[in-house]
Amino acid sequence: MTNGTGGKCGLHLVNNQRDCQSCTLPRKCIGADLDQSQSNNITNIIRKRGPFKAGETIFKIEDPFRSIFVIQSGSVKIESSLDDGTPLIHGFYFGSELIGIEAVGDVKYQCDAVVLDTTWVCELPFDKLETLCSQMPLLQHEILELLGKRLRYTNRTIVQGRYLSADRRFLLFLNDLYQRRGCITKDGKRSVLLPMTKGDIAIHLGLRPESLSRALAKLQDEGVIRNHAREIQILGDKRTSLSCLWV
Amino acid sequence: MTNGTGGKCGLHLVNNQRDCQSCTLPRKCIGADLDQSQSNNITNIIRKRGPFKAGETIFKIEDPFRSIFVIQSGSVKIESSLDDGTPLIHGFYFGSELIGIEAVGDVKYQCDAVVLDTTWVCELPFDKLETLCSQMPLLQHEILELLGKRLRYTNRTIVQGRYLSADRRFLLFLNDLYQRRGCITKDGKRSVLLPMTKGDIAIHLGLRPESLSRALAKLQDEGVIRNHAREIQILGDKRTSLSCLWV
DNA sequence: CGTCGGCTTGATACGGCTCAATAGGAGTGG
DNA sequence: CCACTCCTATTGAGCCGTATCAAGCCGACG
Repeated sequence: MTNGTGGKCGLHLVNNQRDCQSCTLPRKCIGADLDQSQSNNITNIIRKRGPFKAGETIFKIEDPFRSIFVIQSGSVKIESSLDDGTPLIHGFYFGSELIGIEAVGDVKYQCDAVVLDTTWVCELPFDKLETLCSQMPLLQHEILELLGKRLRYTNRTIVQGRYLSADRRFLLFLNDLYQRRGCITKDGKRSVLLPMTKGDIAIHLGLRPESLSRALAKLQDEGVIRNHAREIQILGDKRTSLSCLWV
Repeated sequence: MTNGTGGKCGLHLVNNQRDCQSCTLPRKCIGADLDQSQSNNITNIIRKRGPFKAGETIFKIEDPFRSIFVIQSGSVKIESSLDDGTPLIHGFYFGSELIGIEAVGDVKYQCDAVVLDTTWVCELPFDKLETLCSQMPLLQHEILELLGKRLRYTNRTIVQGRYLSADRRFLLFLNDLYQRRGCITKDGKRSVLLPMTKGDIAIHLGLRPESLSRALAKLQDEGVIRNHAREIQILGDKRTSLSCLWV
């Protein structure tokens, strides 16, 4: 709740071509199923905020929970820490994705939302959203669906990762990332640009940076990926490298 | 959806004395804040099912998602498996707790709900519950709260556990279990009766049964717990053994 | 009685952690 | 422009904890 200029914005900004079926997180924005007048009701309660710059927070631990946010552009990491100070990174979120819903039903946020790139968000005051939900069953259904999906997403990624070795754990992460923000380079290589540091990835995967670095080196040796500074290319055919993880 | 005889039941069956504040899972049943007529609306859509016996399933992977369930008595483990067959146990749930909400917003369940004890549940058809939510903002709020809480609970337990050694990971689990179904023995010892096997606990904690067994032996040697067959006693004072984990 | 599943114990191997050193890049200031 | 610092990333050597493989114990149950 630090930054932000006033203003209104539509919620359907990020309208990419990828199909939503295969995505592990909702790409579709809130309210896509609603008609025009209902959609206007939502537009009336939201407020665009930004730009947040790298390192700034959209919300912080102990801030009172009042809103959820749809990221319009940029990228955000959700982090907290254990009692002993061990940092935890719960996830990374990008354009069209939702942050803050982990706090639904609580009085305060339990995580920091730290911006990685210059980021714009739309703020949705949750009490007003709840009121709208009462009036619009479709919207209510959508919010319940979003919460359920997030529940499954965190469950799957975290639980599953626990049983994998460092390199396969990274591949699982990379696959998810590729589906959410992967692109094809001019020469036809599947590629992911990393907005976060490798150290952040390591923390998120429950590894030491050294271990992740070694895993990356190993995967590159095996010809599965190409490990540039902030870009990972996915080599090898799907069958051998990633499809085993495409649940 | 295997078993079950018809019938109606109230939702407020399990009414224990413990305060709900400190609990990591909702002990309060659905509808506690509602007045009598509203409460009746819920009573009209629920159906008591049981008894399920050990090994039976309340719902199975790929079953169409239609209902969530409040456990009235007994205990249930929620499990699935990875592609390679590695078993996963997402959690254990007991009287007054809710299962099936991980599937909200999906067309089918992704887990099996396997009964450990003889178990009775109340089935809540979710479409009807959603309709009621549209009419009763308090109920809608409660459901959203439950989903949010479950999201935080799974996040906390799993993420946190990842950074702990086998013995501390077990202590975290034991602490949670004690808060949810612990009791004090006649001679004043804090105690937890385990409805699940140690093997199940190991899987849930992401350990091998051998490793868990060694961790238990170690904790008993240190005087932190007493490890009986199906009963764990918590020795030592809170400060040294568990309070460090009481987040 | 014998069998089987749950649980425990032992010996060994391996993967990731720890500590330590080095290299590269971005940003800063002279 | 270079010198300097800070941060990120990598690599090496050794250690520790958990997995693995194997065997034995115990209680439940036919």
